[in-house]
Amino acid sequence: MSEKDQSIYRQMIDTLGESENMTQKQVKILEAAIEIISEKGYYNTSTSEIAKRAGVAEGTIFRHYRTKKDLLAAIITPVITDFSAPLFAEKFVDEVFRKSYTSIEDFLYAFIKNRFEFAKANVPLVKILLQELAFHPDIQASYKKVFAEKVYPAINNVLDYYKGKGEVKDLPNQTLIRLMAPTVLGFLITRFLLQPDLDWEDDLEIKRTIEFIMRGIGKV
Amino acid sequence: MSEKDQSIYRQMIDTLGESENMTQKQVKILEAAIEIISEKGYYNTSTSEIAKRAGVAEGTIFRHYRTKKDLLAAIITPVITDFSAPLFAEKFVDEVFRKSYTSIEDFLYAFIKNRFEFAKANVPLVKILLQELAFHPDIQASYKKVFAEKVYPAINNVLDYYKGKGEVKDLPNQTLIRLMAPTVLGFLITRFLLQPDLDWEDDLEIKRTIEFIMRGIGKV
Amino acid sequence: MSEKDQSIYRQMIDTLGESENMTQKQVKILEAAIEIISEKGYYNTSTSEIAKRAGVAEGTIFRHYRTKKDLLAAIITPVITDFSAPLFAEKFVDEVFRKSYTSIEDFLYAFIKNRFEFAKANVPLVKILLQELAFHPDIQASYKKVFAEKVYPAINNVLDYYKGKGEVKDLPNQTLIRLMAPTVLGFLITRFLLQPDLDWEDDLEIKRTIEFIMRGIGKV
Amino acid sequence: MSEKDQSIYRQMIDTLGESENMTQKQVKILEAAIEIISEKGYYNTSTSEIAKRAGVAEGTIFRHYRTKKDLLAAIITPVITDFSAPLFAEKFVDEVFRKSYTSIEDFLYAFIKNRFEFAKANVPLVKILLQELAFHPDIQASYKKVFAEKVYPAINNVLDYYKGKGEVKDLPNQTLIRLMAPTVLGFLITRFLLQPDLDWEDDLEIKRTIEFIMRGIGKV
DNA sequence: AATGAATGAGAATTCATTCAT
DNA sequence: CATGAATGAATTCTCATTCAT
Repeated sequence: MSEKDQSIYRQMIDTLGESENMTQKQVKILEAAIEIISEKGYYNTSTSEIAKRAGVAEGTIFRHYRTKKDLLAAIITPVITDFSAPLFAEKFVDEVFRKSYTSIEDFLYAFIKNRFEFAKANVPLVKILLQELAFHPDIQASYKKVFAEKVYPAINNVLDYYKGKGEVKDLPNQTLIRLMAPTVLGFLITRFLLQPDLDWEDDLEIKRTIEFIMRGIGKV
Repeated sequence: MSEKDQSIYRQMIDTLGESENMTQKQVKILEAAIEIISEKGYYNTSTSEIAKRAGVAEGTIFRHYRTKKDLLAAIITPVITDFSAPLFAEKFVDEVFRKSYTSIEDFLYAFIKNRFEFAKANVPLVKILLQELAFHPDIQASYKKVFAEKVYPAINNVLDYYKGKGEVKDLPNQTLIRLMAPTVLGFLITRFLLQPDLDWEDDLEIKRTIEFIMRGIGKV
Repeated sequence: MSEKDQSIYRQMIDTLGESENMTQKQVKILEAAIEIISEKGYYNTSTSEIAKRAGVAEGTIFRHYRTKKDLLAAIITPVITDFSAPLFAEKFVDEVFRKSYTSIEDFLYAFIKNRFEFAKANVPLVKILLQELAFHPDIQASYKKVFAEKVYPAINNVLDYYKGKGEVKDLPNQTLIRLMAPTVLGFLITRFLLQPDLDWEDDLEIKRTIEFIMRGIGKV
Repeated sequence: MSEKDQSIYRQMIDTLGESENMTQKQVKILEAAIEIISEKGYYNTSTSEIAKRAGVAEGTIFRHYRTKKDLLAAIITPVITDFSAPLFAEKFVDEVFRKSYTSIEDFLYAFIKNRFEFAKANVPLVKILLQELAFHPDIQASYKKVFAEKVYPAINNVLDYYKGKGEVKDLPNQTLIRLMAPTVLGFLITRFLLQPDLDWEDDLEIKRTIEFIMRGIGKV
């Protein structure tokens, strides 16, 4: 199984492919778009270039995506809704309350490990998400919605739970999040986008990241 | 003195104005460009719009900046070279060795405070820097150069110095930096770009940020 | 019997349906095309929209009509040939000479009444005819042919007949036609296209129209 | 003075040229657009063809008219507002009440003569107006506005005035207008658009048209 | 130095038509 | 017969850049 096949962008295409009866050409278009846009950014990528790389007529793109922006949305939205939020909200949070994670450290480890694998398998998609979010208010809005309705409440619950257990310092959740999130994100961005070619000892760095966070927010 | 006048973008304009004999029109162009590009991004900003906002003919822009990209470079480069690096490299690092900062905590406080004021006074410039860096390889290159030649060595020196004093855990500098930098950056980005309208108690948050870092990297 | 069923466009479809073995789909296509084109005009109507409204695949349209313009011709030609000219040439003119109409006023009444009912039952078709004739030279040509070969000679005969009876002023037929035709057409267009929602007393207005014409062209 | 120079489309260009500082190229664009659109219709005319005929780069069109439809509006609107309505409302109506026209027949003659000259000098513009009005709701709206606010009230006044003098039959103005207007329009359309190449005795036909109308609406 | 009209290379988009299934 | 995905030529429109004044 190649790395490509593990990727959630593979899954994404497969999923959509099943559920919405995607054509082969449509899949090619998505693949090509993701590749080029992640390399050069949305505004430096022309639909004609995408068509060429996908081996498709330019008109075919617009049969499947009404506008170029729709194509971008089709790429980014699943990253936000289908993978980002659910994983957080459902899988992990439920587990917390089923006592699967005996400590917040356990939880953090599972979470970061999971996000790490996700990022690893989806570098281009993550890159697109990070780069384009700033310029497309409509996509921003859908992100904010998902964050406000799903992610944020879930994190809140988890933090409150572990605060109740005396494992987390009594800082506002707001503050806790703004301390933890950049640490995790910063690690992933450095690891996969800024310095992907460095010789990373991934497990060690994950451990260090967790230790850094735990010292910062843990009690005692 | 208005906030605008404190801003480094004011300083930048003044500086350039003196040194390179900027005309009023040229200043207007820079101001307009910074405003609009920081709002909508480089690719969503047309030179005609900049000209209109600057109260200048479109041709005038190209009299001063050969291309639109040159104009962007003229905006970003000073942020990188004149302000970002020097402040770090010279002011702070020198001070460290003049024993001005008795502990790394002192140093961190001075540094974060300084960066905080810089960001506060230059929101649009910081925004442009963060947003556009990804899409312009030439600007990226100049950033990398500055970072590799000035910033990184300086930080290394500082970290080694405080390691020598036993104040910092014995982690690779690489790791230390990738833990600290996102924490500081994350704070500034949250504070000024993502949630600028929240009711921030800035001093408290700075203190918390330092404490978070210190616990994470400090020896016991 | 609904108004739709009385319409000549119903008849047209029925006729064609019988004679040329139209499939249900073909009928649906014609109906949809007439509806949309009469609303928005030929150039603002896409074949995909027609297909959608007709509940048919886009390709199906082209199985029945080689080109989009053929479809238009299929709509307009019958209006010209099967209904417009024949009604005039045969029904009325024959009647004239069978002394069915004792005066030109009688004739005019029968004619206008008939055209009125035709227009009433075929608003969309009349609209398409009037709107598109200007832009399609081929359709224009077929109209001119029918007019020159059938309509014009017939009208000439009728006018000459009543001139002979001393009921019509001795003006050139050319002039008589260019005075009468716009009056009738103007009435129908106002009645059905420009101000269809006014409260019309149709019989009264028809009477007035005839009186207007009769005073204008009648002797004494 | 060539016919072109007498035309109101010449005047139009001159007027706009003075008042709005039109470039030579802009004039060329208008001229070319009027020519081609009146020949082939708006939807059969591409901006590239207009540009070519005008001897101008395609982009230049869009410097002066934001969209192709704006260009059409720039052609049609003056025909409606600057020439159509004012001539009616001001010149003629005022004259009526200054007793300049001793009878409605005089008035009609002056009016038709004037419209005749206007049509003669502006065949392409009139053609465009008549052909395109049906397909552009926005332009329709501006026409309706002008008609409802200026033309219709003016006609009403005139008709009431001559009714008061016992010169016009006591029919509703609505009806009078829908009888007279098509007669005049029908004449002009036949004369200039449908059969311009016939050997017209214009003065005679105008006289006949007036007589036709006068018998139809006149008392006794 | 400044202007702003003009350019023209490209970009996104539309849509009638074809064709393999 | 019917489908509908695919095509690609044509079209409108954008915009950085040039240049005569």
